[in-house]
Amino acid sequence: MPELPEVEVVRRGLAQWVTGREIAAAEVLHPRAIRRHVPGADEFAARLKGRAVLSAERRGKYLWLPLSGDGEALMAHLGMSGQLLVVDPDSPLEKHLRVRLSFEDGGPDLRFVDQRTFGHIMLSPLVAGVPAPISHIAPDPFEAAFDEAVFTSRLRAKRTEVKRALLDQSLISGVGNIYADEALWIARLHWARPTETLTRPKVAELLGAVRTVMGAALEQGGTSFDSLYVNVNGESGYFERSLEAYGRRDLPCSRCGTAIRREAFMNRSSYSCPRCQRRPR
DNA sequence: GCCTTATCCTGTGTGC
DNA sequence: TGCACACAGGATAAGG
Repeated sequence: MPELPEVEVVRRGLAQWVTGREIAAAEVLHPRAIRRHVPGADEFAARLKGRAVLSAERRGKYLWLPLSGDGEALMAHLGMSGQLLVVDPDSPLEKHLRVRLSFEDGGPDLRFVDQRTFGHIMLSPLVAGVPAPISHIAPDPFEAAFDEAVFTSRLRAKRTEVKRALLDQSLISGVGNIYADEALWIARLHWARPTETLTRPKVAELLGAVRTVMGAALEQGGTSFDSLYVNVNGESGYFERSLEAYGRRDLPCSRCGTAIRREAFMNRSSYSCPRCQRRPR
């Protein structure tokens, strides 16, 4: 389940292995992978051919590769199970290979592999350096453009639960279910806490927790649960062993020893400590 | 206009 | 052993 740290690990790999190379051909093996690319697979492939990759960029969970030519980029979202792999062109095709890019230099392919097909890639124009379809996404908390005062005011003006706000990519991007649970555990907040009851200092503490946990995860190469998330070389990160709440149902809280609980939340799960993170009235 | 919910998808694990 | 079903969950369209 790639969130910001995992996507950043992939971005770094792409910057290292793909930047400066010219695309020879693009092959779409599953149309769903480019479902948001309205002109379709043939147009997608034709427009990529002969373009050079200029750099690798990221905002939140979105990645994009600016291309030579006319202000366009190849944009990707990994969804739940998407992988961007840099592999030898002669290596066997992966079972869930969706899109394959080969390069003029005859070096490694860039392959988009995605078991559950929630991810997608597309070509899109850049507007002020950001792909047009994600212009509504807020900066992530590691960007210089992230404005803490604006974030705080907007969060406190909401009428919702704090975890829903953390997952709202138009408020703050890059946070998913795992790091939301971890940040809430650090800040000792229950996920259902109404946003309008949070003081400015408490919001600052929560944001600090978000940055702390995602920064630590990035240092360890990201989190992996079922080998679906890997870097461009197919390797998993090590942050899973550092998780304090997520996925730890019935295991003791490292602060107080109380068993971590799992609660249903938005058709999925939320993990928290019943003692450190009291449910609001 | 804001907020919430249903939907997309497939492999894995569990219970009967 | 085989079957049915729950579960993982980000983004978005649709509904309230």
